[in-house]
Amino acid sequence: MTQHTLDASSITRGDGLVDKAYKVIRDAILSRRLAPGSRLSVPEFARQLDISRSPVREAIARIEYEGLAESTSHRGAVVVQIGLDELISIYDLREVLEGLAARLATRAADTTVIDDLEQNWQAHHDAVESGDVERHMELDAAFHGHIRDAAGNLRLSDNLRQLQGQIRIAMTTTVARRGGMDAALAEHRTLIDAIRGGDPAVAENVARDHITRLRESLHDAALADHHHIDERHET
Amino acid sequence: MTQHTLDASSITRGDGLVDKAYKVIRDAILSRRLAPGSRLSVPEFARQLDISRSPVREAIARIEYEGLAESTSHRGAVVVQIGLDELISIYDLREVLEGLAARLATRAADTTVIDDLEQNWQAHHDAVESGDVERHMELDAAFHGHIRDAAGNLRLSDNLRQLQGQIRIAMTTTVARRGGMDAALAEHRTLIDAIRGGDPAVAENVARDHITRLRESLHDAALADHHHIDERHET
DNA sequence: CGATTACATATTGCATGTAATTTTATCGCC
DNA sequence: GGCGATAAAATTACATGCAATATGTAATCG
Repeated sequence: MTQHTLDASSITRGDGLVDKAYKVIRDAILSRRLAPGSRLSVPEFARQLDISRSPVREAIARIEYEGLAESTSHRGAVVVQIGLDELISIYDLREVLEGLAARLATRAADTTVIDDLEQNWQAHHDAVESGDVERHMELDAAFHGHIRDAAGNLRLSDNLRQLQGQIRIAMTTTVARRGGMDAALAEHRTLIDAIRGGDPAVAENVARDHITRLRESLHDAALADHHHIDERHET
Repeated sequence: MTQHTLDASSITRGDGLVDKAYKVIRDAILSRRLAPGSRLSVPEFARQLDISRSPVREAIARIEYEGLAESTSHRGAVVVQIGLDELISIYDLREVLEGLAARLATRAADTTVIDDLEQNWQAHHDAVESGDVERHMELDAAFHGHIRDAAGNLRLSDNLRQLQGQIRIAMTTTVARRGGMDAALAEHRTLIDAIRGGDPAVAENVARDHITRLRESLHDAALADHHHIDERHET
């Protein structure tokens, strides 16, 4: 294999090679240049990035730990494949974590947080109106990012970020990402109002309902997808 | 330093050295032979375990990912010190995760799960009656372990296990572990009944209340501790 | 005498060597 | 042509080498 899947341009030899290898590989996975099932070869990446195998090995270990890859003894690591059932259990987790984030964010909410969310919502509104799916995804992630930052619980943030990465991988594997944009927008509106309202318990429930609905729509989409495949098979 | 803090007896040279080093070091931390603040020296551990530095380095990285140690560039890793505020935020997380575990366990609960919990409760009851704090801690952990196993969500289990490790470290750093044994026992009773009752939402709330009360008692204990110290200073 | 600098020592971070194991390629055979 | 055994190549897991950096200590200076 002579074609490079990793972008070595951002690597500067000399300091923090593990971090840099980690970012490059992670980016390759999340952008699907490394699809689920792809092998993460230590010597291959070391060649591509023009660094030694040690930092690459460490970077891959980190990726594994984040749940983006899994390895078996003496056979190396591959990008994880996340099925629908696993995706559901990820959303089970996400539901309670986003709920907690909303609750804590409501406790801590000052005007800047609310402003950030309002700004996000406006941009999100425009994106949805013009049917820009990519930007919708981006702003949706940013919305939840604001809330978890406002929550001020580092472990919570890490866990949510980790789930987000796995969700991104699963999305390609199983279900399409379009659809439900309007609903998401409306639910974000409700959540912003709840946070402004100042009752942590209410905000938590609104956030949880939001994620629950995402999970359900995911389930439906997967069923539809399945049905679609069945139909094609029947042809 | 010639005294060994790690127990190398369980290491067999030849396969899976990273896992073995990881377990030994983790055990040393959780058993407090390596107190918070202790340095985790790669060459020192390699000497003690009589293996090379590579697997030791990897094992320590894993310990870091788990939140049991933290490292700064070119200065190596030290066992984390977890203050009261951080412990509180750990319990915030734990609250919603144990709630989720109880909810999922209730969905999945068969007679064996309930039986396990009942058996645990009996043993726990005996331990509390005889004032055995160590055994109380052990059975308390086992109780929650049964529930999260029954929940059948791997990521959830990992997250809870990780928090449990950090809680163990924090307990020494900040607050005593005795106290609240009777309350814990009573609340476990309520939770078992809720799981048997079969309503997932109820079980979730009971579990969350249980953890919330633990967090609050923790807070109180810390305050009392603080007060105690102040009084001694006044003498 | 305390603070600062220079040096010695130890450790981290990365590079590379090597045996064991797995994967891939080659071959003979049906 | 397809299939199984064998050999070659590549990869993993671990060991070790080495330069850069940090820590501790002694010498120097104000």
